[in-house]
Amino acid sequence: MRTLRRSWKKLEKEAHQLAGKPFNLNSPKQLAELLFGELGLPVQRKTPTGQPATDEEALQALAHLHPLIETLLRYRELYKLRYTYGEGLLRSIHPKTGRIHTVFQQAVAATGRLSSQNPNLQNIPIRTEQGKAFRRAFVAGQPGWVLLSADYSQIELRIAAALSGDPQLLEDFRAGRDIHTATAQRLFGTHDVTPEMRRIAKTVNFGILYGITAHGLVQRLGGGLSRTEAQQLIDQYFHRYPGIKAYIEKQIARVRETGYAETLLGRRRYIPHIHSQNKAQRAEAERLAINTPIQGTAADMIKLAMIRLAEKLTPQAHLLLQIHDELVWEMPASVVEEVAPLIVQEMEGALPLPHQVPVEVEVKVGPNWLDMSPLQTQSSKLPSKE
DNA sequence: GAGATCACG
DNA sequence: ACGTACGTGATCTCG
Repeated sequence: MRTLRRSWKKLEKEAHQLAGKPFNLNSPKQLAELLFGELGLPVQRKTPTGQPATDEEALQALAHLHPLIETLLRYRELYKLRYTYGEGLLRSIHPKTGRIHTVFQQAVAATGRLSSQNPNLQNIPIRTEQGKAFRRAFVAGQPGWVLLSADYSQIELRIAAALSGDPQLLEDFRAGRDIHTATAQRLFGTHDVTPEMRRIAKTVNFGILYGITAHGLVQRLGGGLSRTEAQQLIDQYFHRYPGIKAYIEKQIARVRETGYAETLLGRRRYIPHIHSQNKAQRAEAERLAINTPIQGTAADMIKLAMIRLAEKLTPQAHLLLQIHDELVWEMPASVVEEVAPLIVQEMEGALPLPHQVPVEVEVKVGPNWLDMSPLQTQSSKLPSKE
């Protein structure tokens, strides 16, 4: 936090010097005038209101044109950490308990997920080095206690396999294969998968869950891939996973007929725009038709597990957080050995998936939410990658 | 209070 | 040609 306070100011000063004058780095409007007006840099993209975009993606594309850009990106990262997480979380410490208490909303997210607010504890940083420091600040509440985190591995892709019944995907999960490597092998027609090929396959796999488009794939894979090549990857994917292709088409057709998408347990989301005259709106509705059953079934599953575990783990352990596919408890270190297998069993068995798709849960234990070590449990003797 | 941005799954 | 991946919440600026 001390470091954040210092380096953030330093970056602001540096940016003003590089710009040749002071300006408000937090104002996208002032920034756009500077970058695209005075400095004459090329506009990458417009926001929905027609203003030139200055988000990270747009700035990255300009990084080689002006040294100000990199400073700006570093400033943004630190500013976010300082104000949203540093100052924000400190403000949220309860004066009586000394802890941070969030509110979980159960009727906000259209897919059936929970959401967390005041403060949001479902979006604590983890991706960057400085961000990770904030996770380290989340610790068990009393001496001798530890945090235990259990997360579903690849749960949405497993649900996609189960709902679609795609033979290839089913076989991959049953065989315990690294799913992104297996996809890469099929997309590129080789057994020797490079890290780059795996990265692309991983992005395609995620894209499938969301209703992929060629343009969207190009955007997320960055340069080096043309729109045509992206389309070829998508075509190849559907060629090799025909069950997924059929599932998507069937899902869209069903929503057209019934007006809603539903999860494995029958939770409904009405999607009226499926009949929209507007092409973009209709395409958006079709993506919802694809994604909602998958994301929503995962939400159903973890909620069932939470209910069953509430009975079994009270009062030995306290459930602290749910982060969509992860549950975090605090408990005495002495009960971990006894409780962990129970957690794995209840989470894995909470909602049996069609086609006997295996569900895997990984358990980690540690003194804080960052430094956690895997725990060997019965059903995870063979740790499979992701 | 809307828009832009960015943190997470 | 079009607009462009699903779900959230917090923070800042600006009219």
